Amino acid sequence: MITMTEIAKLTGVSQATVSRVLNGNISVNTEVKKKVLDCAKEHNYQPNIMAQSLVGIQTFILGMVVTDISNPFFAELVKVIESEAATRGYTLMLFNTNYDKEREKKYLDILKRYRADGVLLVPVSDEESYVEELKKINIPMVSVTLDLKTIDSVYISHYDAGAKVANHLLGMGFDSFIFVGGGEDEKEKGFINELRKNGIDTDKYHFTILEKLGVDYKKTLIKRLQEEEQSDGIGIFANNDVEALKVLEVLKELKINVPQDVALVGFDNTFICKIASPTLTSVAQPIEEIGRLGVERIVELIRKENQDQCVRYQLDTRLITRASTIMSKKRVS
Amino acid sequence: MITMTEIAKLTGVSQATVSRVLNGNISVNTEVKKKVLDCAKEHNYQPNIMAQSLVGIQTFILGMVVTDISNPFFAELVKVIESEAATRGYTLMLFNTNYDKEREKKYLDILKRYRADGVLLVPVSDEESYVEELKKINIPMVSVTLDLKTIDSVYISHYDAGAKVANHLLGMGFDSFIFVGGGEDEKEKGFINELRKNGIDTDKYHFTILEKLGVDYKKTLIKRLQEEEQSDGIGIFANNDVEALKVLEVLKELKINVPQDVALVGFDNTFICKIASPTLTSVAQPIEEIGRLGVERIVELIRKENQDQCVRYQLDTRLITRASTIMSKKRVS
DNA sequence: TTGTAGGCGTTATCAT
DNA sequence: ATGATAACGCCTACAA
Repeated sequence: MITMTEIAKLTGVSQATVSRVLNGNISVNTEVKKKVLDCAKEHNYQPNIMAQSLVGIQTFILGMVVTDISNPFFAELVKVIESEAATRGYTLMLFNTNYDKEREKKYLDILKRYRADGVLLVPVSDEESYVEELKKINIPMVSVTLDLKTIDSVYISHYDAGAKVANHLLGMGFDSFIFVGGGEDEKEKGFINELRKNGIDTDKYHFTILEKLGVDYKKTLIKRLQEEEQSDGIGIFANNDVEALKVLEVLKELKINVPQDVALVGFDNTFICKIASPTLTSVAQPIEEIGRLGVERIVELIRKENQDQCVRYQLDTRLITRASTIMSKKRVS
Repeated sequence: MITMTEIAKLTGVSQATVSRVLNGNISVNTEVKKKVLDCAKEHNYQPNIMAQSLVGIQTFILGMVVTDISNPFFAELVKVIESEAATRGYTLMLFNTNYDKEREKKYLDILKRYRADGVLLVPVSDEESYVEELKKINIPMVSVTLDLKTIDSVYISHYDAGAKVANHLLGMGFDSFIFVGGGEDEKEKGFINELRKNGIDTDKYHFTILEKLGVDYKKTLIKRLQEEEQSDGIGIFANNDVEALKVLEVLKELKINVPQDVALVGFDNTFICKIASPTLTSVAQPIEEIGRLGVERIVELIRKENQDQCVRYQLDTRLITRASTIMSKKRVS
């Protein structure tokens, strides 16, 4: 890998002049310019970004920290963000936290070591105390998909989305409900609250959270389904499409009719919703916009523009109804 | 971001001593050690990898260049590789080429600028002339999923896999075939050749490649299907699961029965195969092994171990048969 | 227009 | 055991 100093020697000028030519800044003799550029091209000179960054220039590294890249929603989001970042001259360092807070923090440290210009984060948690810890890391950061309140965020209201789902299921005549997901989730809160508002006794109706625990997951789900057999129909809301499809698999095994006996709603509206059978009702997030705004904002922060206040973009979701919740006329009437 | 020099000032020792303490190499006075470590911890010292790399140390950056991160197969592969890389202290720079050769080359240049220690590449093409260009880039590189012949590779034989698919479809009684995919593909070659070996006149039977062209794609497929209406059943082989599902969608629109009239085979055996209806027959790649061996090999190359010869791991594929090709008994008999 | 020199944060080699 | 000091590749005054 050729350096400026080497080009300088080869062309018989000073390293500073080479720098000037290659950065096209100040006026330089046309001949010298040509000579240097030719030499650089000939040896395929590539500036050492590590060295550049040492002298105070940016690193042009953007951290991209996601919870699970194998979830099609995040894969698509990363694709959008990579593209937006590349357009602006930034490069992505990708980290997969696997929903592990410790890994998330470790990765953030690594990004500091690389002096990353900024980080786009899909946080493992939005707990206040956790967010405080994140802020201490002190690196330009914008949260994508989740609202971190005190950190710049581009997100959708999971709470409202949960309420939308509740309303839809209620409208379709279901009177018993299950939420599938793990840990804290605003979706769940919005879902429950909306059910309550509509006179559903969420205690009596055994509102339940299933943890992602492999075998137990399935057992618990089956047990819950049996408990509700006497109801008018169960509405299941899963925290994302991938989870929803796992549930669907179990329902199929049990030969339960969807949506006649049990309705199912996913989240993210990934392409798998259209593939599933029955097709899956889901909540769509404006993925391109999240990606674009996320990158735009992190670049702003890096440039120290409008950084005095925490900017949070709340975007809209859309409930996409499909066969997994659309009851046959017979049943509804 | 505190530096060694600053810690040195705060603790009243030389920067060199701070370096020694923090790297835990040579013997240092216990008191001094404690003082320095405390100070470092207090200010959350993070070594500047950019500076380290300048002095000849590695960058610990691994390029991860993929064609399409939104394809669940690659998303899963990236997940495996990220995990393997992290275990070994490496960090991934992710690039999405979108099957664009120019972008691939541009990204490889960027990786050189960051002085990445090595690159894991899912190449856009395996043409000989293209591979020659890649070699000129002169950066430790291992190709994953594709055999680049003269570059270290961890791959499966797409040719053999194609043959497997042909045999399966022949065995199920299909006598007319379509391959769905774009550009050069060993899968296609293996598929055709095996058909020929079994007496199928691949010219007469209108063996066809459909390009990924959006609207035209669908039209062409429909036209091709109509041409084959008089056959005993058409076997369609798509170059990956995502493409296969697009085909399935078209087939459903046309109310064509799968697999009674048309059989469908995908590639990669991603989780969507089990979700599709009918479930999709596909070729499974040993994804964990590809990821693990890929990372192992690139690390070897970085350490200049066994780098005298080009190492190529060919791994096995398995044809996973599912409902999309398993004809009803009635028809087979 | 061009060259010299200092510094960015490390590591590593000398002395001391 | 510890402190200078010279790199590493680059940018940027400052001088000429």
